Amino acid sequence: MRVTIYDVARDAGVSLATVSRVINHSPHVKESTRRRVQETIERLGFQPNLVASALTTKRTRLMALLIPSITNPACAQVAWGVEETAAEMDYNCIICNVGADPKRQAHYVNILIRKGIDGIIFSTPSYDDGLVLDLSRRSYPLTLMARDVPAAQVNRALTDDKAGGALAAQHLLELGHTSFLLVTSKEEVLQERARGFVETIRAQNLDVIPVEAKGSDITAGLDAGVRLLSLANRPTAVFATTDLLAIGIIAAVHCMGLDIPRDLSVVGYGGLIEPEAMQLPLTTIVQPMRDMGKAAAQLLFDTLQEGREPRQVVVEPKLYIGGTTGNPSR
Amino acid sequence: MRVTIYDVARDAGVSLATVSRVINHSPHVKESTRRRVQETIERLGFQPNLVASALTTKRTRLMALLIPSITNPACAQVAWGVEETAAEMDYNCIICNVGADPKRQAHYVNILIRKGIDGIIFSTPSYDDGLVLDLSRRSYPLTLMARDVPAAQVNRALTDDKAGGALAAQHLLELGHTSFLLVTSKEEVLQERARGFVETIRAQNLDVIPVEAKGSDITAGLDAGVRLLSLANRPTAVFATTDLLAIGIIAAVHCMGLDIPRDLSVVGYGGLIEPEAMQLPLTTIVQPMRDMGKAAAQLLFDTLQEGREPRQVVVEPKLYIGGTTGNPSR
DNA sequence: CTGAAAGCGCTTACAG
DNA sequence: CTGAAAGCGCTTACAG
Repeated sequence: MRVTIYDVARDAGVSLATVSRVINHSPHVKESTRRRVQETIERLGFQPNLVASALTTKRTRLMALLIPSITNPACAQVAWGVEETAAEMDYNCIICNVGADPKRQAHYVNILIRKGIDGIIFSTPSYDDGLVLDLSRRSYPLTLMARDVPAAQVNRALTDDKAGGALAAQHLLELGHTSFLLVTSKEEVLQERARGFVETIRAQNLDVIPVEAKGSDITAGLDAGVRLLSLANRPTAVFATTDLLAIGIIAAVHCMGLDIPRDLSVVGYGGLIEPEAMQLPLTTIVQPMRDMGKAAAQLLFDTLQEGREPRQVVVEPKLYIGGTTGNPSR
Repeated sequence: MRVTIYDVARDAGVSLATVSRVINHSPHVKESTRRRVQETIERLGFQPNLVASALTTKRTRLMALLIPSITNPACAQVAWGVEETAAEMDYNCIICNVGADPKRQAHYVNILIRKGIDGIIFSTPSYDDGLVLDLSRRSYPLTLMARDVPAAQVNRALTDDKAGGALAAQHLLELGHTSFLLVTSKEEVLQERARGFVETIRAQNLDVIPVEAKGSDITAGLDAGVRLLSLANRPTAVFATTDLLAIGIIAAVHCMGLDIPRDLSVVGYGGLIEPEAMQLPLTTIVQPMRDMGKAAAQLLFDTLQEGREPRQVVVEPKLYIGGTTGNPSR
């Protein structure tokens, strides 16, 4: 049988309340009493049962992270940051692979609440707005990532995709490029990256040729690369709104015997592909997903701890200069 | 205020015990009573508080997975399998990135136990045997992966590394190879893979030239590849005990203008590198890490559910034939 | 500074 | 088949 607070109280000759105060570092305990109780706790090897304390305090010190799949490297980075920050606060992190199905999300959320999980971080691109709004109305602590639900009173950890696009533009401008291609698909976040890029280029009175990709993976990139090569007035620089698009473009361009970065500079977006995994490390806009996770967990913790108003944190992207960009050769 | 079992009992005109029986699908409830209670539960939107029930049943329906880091793709696969199986059983999965520090492991374990986590899966190469033995003695439900503690009474989900090495040998033998190189470092699992390979080759009265790598990453592979090229009697086939070693060897061989698989067949081990990520997909022995995770969770669940004796499951590796192996050209 | 008592929301023998 | 009561192991006003 495990030793309980009751055993400690009896052994130390004090009441349950006093032992509880010592455990919880209440300042209202005489120093000599504290020492005596502390000594008994150690001697008996008492470990407070947090399930019992959760029943009264309504705090399990557990948070959950909803992601499409932990095998997605971006999700893994987020999970790393969340778990890391949670652990610092004596929290533990429950991972839920919810896929893309809103029903699965709702099912998970329901069980998490019944298990007394203190708060949830949503990092799924396709959650059910109604679910989030409902939780927000019942003032259940939440942090949203990856997508927003404007009407909800929740914490938010957001990326600045527009700033990322602008970073890509600045880098290429600084290298001296004057003709640009933009490859992106229609997804909203990607459009935001594109907007930041285009605005920055236009501010210099330069122009951007847009190419719409039919997706955001390597295949779509290959296709875009082929189209790029057929352009009459081939630009010297291209910004792809995802790394996979960029990789596809590079592969297509290589096939046609062009050299990167001599004939074409390429900037991607993401930063989750290890530079060592590529022959030529990709210049890209790095999304600090781990930092996002950390911020998300911190926001949730603050809400839990101080019950403070939901806040919003914007995590800035960074430029990583690999080997796929250089000065234009013409 | 949330609705409790008490509200349901009063509204339905029955006792707490009866409501509890209905929730827990006890067969000893009159059908008409069950229906009435069920109707009340739905009308009031009652959701049982599992923290309260955990306090009496000693079951939180939470399990934990200890891994070095979730950003390691092998760990992510394991976590995927564990979480997937856990979810099927109405369990949730707590992820703990314990790194390589046994102290961190002990700290996590301590807090997990206090939080009432039902069982733990150890998937870390460097855990503290003493900790595992201690938990095992206190008959705390455990599943071990990645490494064994022979004396412990625990579940085990193991890989058959020797069989994997044998698979590699069989594949190369079937292709007609007669001269072999083995590249491995000294780590115990890798030695096991090597043993399976060598024994299978020797059973055919053929011989293997061993090359010791100073590590198991790409750099070590590059180095081994260079040494391979300097051999007087160059073999036609190489088995590397990790995929990264194999990739390094391939890169080195490519540099020297040799063609793979014409001049050299290469088999790796792991299977976590996406075939699409490589110019030439690597032939490799696939460790089904997700299946390992599933098995580990299932074993833990069985212990939890039926209190049955610890068991052991061996997950078999599989051969994946990519483009780096072929018939020998001489 | 300390203790007695009630309470958190369930489950579980036990009795009927 | 059903209910009254005790109990799981803590915390928290309240009183002193």
